[in-house]
Amino acid sequence: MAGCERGPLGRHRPPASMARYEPAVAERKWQAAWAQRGAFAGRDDDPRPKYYVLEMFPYPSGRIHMGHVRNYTLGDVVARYKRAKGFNVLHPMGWDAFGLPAENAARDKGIHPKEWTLNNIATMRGELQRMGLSIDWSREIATCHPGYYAHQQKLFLDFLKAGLAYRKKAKVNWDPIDQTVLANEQVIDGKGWRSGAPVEKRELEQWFFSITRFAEDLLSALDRLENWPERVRVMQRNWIGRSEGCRVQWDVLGRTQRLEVYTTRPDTLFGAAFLAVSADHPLATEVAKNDANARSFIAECHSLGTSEEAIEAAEKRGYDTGLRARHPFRANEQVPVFIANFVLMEYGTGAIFGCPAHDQRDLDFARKYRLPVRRVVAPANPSEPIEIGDVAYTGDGVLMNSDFLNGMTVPQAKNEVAMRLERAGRGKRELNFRLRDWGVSRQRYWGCPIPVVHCPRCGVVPVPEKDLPVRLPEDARFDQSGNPLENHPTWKDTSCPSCKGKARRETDTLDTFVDSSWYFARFCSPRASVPIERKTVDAWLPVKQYIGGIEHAVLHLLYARFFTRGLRATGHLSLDEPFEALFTQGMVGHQTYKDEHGKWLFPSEVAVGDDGQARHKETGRPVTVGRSEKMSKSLKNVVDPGAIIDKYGADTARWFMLSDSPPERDLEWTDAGAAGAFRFVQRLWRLFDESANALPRPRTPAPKQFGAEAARMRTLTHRTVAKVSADLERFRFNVAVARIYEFVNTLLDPAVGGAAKGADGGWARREALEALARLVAPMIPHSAEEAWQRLGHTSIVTDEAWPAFDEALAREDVATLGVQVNGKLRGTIEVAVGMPEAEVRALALKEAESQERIKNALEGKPIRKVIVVQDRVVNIVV
RNA sequence: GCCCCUGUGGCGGAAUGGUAGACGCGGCAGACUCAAAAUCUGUUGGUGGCAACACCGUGCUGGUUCGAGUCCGGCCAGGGGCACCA
Repeated sequence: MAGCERGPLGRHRPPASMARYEPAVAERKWQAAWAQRGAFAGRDDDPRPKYYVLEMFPYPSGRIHMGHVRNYTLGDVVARYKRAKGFNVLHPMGWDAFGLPAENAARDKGIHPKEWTLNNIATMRGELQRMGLSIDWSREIATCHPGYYAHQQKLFLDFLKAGLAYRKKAKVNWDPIDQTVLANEQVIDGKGWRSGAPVEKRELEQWFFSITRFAEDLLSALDRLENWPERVRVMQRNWIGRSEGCRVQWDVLGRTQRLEVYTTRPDTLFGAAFLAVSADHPLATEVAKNDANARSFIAECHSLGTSEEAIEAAEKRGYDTGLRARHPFRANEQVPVFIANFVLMEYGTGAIFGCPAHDQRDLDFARKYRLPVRRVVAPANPSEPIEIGDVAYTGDGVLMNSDFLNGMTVPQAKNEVAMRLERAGRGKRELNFRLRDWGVSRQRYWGCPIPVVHCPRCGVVPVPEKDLPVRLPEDARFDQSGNPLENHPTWKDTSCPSCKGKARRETDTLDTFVDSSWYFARFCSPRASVPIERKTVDAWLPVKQYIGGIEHAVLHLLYARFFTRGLRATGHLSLDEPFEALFTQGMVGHQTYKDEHGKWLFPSEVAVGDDGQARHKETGRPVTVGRSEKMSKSLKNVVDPGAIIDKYGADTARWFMLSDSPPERDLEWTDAGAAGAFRFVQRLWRLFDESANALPRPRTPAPKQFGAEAARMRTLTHRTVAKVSADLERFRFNVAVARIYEFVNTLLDPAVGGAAKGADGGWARREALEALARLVAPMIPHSAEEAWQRLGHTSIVTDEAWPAFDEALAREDVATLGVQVNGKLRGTIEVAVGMPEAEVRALALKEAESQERIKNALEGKPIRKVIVVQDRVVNIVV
């Protein structure tokens, strides 16, 4: 953007020196300067290499919290660093703005969800802007804006056309508190992920996305996501849950229809002791018709459902139907058929065969119902007993008691059984996934309307694209239970786009995870008239670095990967994976406080006295200090970022977030640490302020010669630049911070300050300070700007290139080697870097004569061997 | 139960198989000050010793190696994920 010369720089010329750095003044000044220059615009037509860095966008809950501060600080360091390295950086921000809390606020406070959301966005945008983030605000999006959800509706229609979205009657997870449906991923320990209420099963007609169509690809592509944390990939792998198995058909005596079961252990077929079907299996329903006991058993299974009790009551129970099934390979062998409470209708065929010897659950069941236990896999370890006790054998081994399988290994036997079953028409190999299709219907108001119409004559009819968006009605009511769209007197009445007759709008809205499944693509062309503009998306995507919390390892990240595949299938983009690299930052924690009555207290209500006893600030009563936990409203252990920025400024908050803890680990917020960060910001300013006047002018040519002192300073500068650059590349921000501390400490050391005396020293010192200002710029940008200006520059440091370093200067010429005797350190010697091994050996042995510690350790014993590690260590073995 | 991660001073944490504890916080001592705050200087793993120095020390326990916080085996503890998935 133009206007560099007439920016705020010219208007606000600070005094030549200020004793104390005033964050409130400086931060406002520089934020205005950046905004005026459009310093952070990502430009579609810029020929420089593009770099898209993205942090997970926030839900506009009201205020930002420390977790946001950490997340966005990390992202900002990356964005600013890459910009300085010459990349054309895209670093946008938006709002995950649909969702239930807005409706709750409407119900509780009588404020419309839209108004509540937009107010929160305004507040939080202001808070984020106060952090001084290098965000391209011109690309801001909010998912609740019709300009966003209109395009999402178009994508939905494309998915519908491609068969990726469909409707089916299904048992769904019903959250009785939120009065809505949840996806499997959103049910945690049988409870709703948001409400925490035990989830019920209900049968409803629902919209689904066929994520399972991509199950195999979603799984195998994980291997190529090398810059994702391994644990996220493991979690997704577990969630997708691929299993290779086999369907096996059993003849049931007295029936024509065979019973089909699914197994991953076809090799253990000769160890089968029973069959078991789910309570929801058609066979169970049929048996129940004429069997009152079966009916009551099935009813019992249903009453447990998937609620909490069912999970805790892990007891395996069954009901013997009296039916007998014939073994597929042994016509005269028969096993009983049970209805069992632990068999799931949704997985495989809803029926299993039980092999007690080699499956713990089957063994428990067999012991309870006194069924035979026949071992068919011999233990791999010959000293192990053959007898099966209370523990099933699930290890490898060779088949026994198994007819034609005897002597085969487990994999061989699996193969053989599958082959014979297929040949006999009694079964076939099958690939199964734990992953289910993604249920996206929500019976809520504050979400993206699903753009279809239900017509009594034509069925489900898509809304024509020219009629998009299907807008939410503004005049919904939130004071009654159920779906406000359903309750609205007129909104759902419409005409069929196809036959023009009376029809009804779909009143379900989309799961808000749909909104966040493609926002990263919309940022590339946020105002385009199509959802995704191919040209710009192809230029920017994939996101080079994505940063967010580990809590989205399965939900959001899996959905976004699915959506990318769906968008590719519908021609919106040509991308394999949305996020090339993922970084998951740790949580921000704080100590917890309780008063005498066990009531949680805010940290701001507690003061620690000189005696180390924590007390309530007002009542003076003692307070119990608990362990550090993730900041949460319920524990009240929250620190408001706004209050911290008021007190210390944004740079202090940012510096604290980066120092001490590695970014992937949890960070504990402490007052002492924040105060320490503030002291550093002040100290840094003093360094620049006190040095500036004695320096040569900016851009003074380098002197021809450097004295020893100046040369030493230059070595330090170049080495620091090299190290900090390497640390930032590797996300080792805490180590980069430590290097900067060392650098600053040395520059403040009066002994080193003496080097600034001569012309060469002054030049070296300016070089050091200019490097320093640029090194800290990604982390504490306001202080860096202030320092840069104090050094006499009229440009802004944000526009400066990242400092280069001279390999030759960064190299040390003297190395201090440890001298070990039998691996124990006994002394040190100084050598020229790169000194040949023989010379080092000679020197070390000579020193061994004169250095008491080494001599004593040797005690005149014969030297067996001397090991020299270049520039590191010498080990004398005696 | 299965899978993954993490265990280092009073605390957060450094350390390509090569001088363990960088850097920060906290503590202690001192300077400045009428005093305090701020700032600055020194010191700070443990034990013994006036000291030089010695010994011990990265959850425990074996091993590989001239040398292990780091690699390998077995255990223990904490955290996270998955879990009637046949």
